[in-house]
Amino acid sequence: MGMRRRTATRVTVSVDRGVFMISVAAELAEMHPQTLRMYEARGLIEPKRSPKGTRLYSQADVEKLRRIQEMTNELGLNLAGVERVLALEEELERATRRLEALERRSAQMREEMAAEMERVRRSLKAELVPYRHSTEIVRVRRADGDPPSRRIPVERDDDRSS
Amino acid sequence: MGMRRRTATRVTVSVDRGVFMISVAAELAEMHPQTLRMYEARGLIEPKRSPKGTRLYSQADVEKLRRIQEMTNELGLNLAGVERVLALEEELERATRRLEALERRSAQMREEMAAEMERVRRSLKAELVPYRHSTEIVRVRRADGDPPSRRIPVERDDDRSS
DNA sequence: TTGCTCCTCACGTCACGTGAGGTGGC
DNA sequence: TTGCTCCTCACGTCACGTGAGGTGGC
Repeated sequence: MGMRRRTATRVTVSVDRGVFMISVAAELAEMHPQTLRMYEARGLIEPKRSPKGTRLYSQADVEKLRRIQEMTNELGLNLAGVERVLALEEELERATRRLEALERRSAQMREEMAAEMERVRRSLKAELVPYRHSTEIVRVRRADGDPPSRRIPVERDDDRSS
Repeated sequence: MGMRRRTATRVTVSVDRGVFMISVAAELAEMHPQTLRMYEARGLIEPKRSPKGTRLYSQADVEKLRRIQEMTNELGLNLAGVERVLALEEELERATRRLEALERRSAQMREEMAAEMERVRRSLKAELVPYRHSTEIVRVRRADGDPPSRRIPVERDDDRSS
């Protein structure tokens, strides 16, 4: 027969690009199209518009619609509540991100500090040694040819842990 | 005349202690007493009870009632929204507190580290000087300021921008 | 034409606040 | 008794979802 085999394709689209007209977005979000128009009138969501004025919802819009759906249907919030909750969640998200970043940096700083102290301790020892009576340590250093003030590449065993 | 002069007194009470009966609490929160009973039935607030079963509202309860009042009357939230918002605000509060604490500790750590490095530098100098005749190495150091190994890693504050 | 879009208006339902009505103990 | 407490039931209002009704351009 002359039937074409259907090829499975997939289109990649930016999540913020308006691609769904209202009937499609409504179906994806499992809502009445009129409800979407109402949400827009209340400022809850702002779909793009085609040059002809047709609303165009992005994937991000659809996800937001589903979140709203969840809040109103399952938790029973009204739209004022949804608005407030969305704002608060965003704020919380930001705080959490900052917290994580700061924790990471803090841990890193601790590591660097430990390494630095170790380095200084060694260089201190190295600088003092030459004037002492000879010990094996001195001999090893001298054999290296490293002047004491140079950075000594040391393999630290403590940063392997993270 | 025999009129007693009225003495202004002030009683200090823990903010969590139940002290106001429902009519007083309602007046303080500018709400209908029945509304307070309704909020309790929905789990929004939990006043203490006297042994006889009379509700006793604390100062903290009254403040919470005013916050609820604000959310429902001024922002138009329903009670489901109020509940969710209260929970989120508490979470946000916790995150903010942790953030502040971590920032304080981080700054303190930076300071301590700088002080420590300074101490090490001094002790290094003190230990080196008695032993050394003046040598070129020492002089180079002095002219240079810090040898490369004594760089203090400084924490950057760049995530404040986001 | 059909089926979509746009819009406005109106109705049904439900949540919530509050009033009424009846009880009991200082 | 009065004035509070406790409780339940019921009604009015308002928000919200959705359907209807009419328009216009692929």
